[in-house]
Amino acid sequence: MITDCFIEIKNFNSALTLTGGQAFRWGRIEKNCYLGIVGSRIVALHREEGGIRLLGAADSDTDFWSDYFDSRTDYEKIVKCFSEDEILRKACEYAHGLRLLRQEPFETLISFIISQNNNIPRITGIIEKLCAGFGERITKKHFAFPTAEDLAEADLSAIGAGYRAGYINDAARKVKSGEINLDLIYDMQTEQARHELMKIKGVGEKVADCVLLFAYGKSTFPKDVHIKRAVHEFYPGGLPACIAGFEGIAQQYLFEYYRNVRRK
DNA sequence: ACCCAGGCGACGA
DNA sequence: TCGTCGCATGGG
Repeated sequence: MITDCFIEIKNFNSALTLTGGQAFRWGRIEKNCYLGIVGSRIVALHREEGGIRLLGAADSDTDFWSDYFDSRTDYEKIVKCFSEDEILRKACEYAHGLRLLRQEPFETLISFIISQNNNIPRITGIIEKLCAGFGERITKKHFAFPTAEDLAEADLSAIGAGYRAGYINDAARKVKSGEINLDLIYDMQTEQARHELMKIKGVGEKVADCVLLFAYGKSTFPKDVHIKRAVHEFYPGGLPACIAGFEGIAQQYLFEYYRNVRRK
């Protein structure tokens, strides 16, 4: 039964959470309304008092969305811990309401393979073409993210992914064959999980860390070009101890803060 | 024309 | 194990 569901979340920042570069399949329809495709689900997200409403969600999917938005994590508490560091306090103030999502591992893996040496608008465009070309059609205009089976032998020359096309094929083949079992990574220690993902061609430490953070909820600190600059400028002596256990969330706040405020 | 983008693999020392 | 370099593509 398609109706809608409400997820209770305090201070949800839609723009930063949905279009800030951790997910690539959300787009703004109008003020306070975003259209998102997650796997083969498609919903319109409306910001409401005390939470978010997902129009078009199956009423049996409340648990799925609650998990996707990681609704049980108390960001107020984490932000309060971060605030003992002056830079992080400013970053949290700027990016108030930014949250980490729990995305599907294969989709996250492919998305961040595409992200390497690339920029967010282009990543989004390439993923759009990937889905339109190889994903299952779910409405007249919208497509699910392709499966490993869809991509293993796909000719990706038309999606504009450049040299990353072969990496996508390699990842899809390894997942399809079972050489890499993405389900097993949930229960691995971070170090072993990273090593496992790095068996895929085109997956280095940064891409692996993004997958571990954005799909598996493991607290990595992905070191992309922006965050390297931010750390070099803000924390030449090392990261503050208050981020312990929540490195990934700190990374995301610093990423947004540095990219949008500090560096302009 | 250049530089850059949520990097990585190949290669040489 | 550590630098360095080329890599496809498109926007500024």
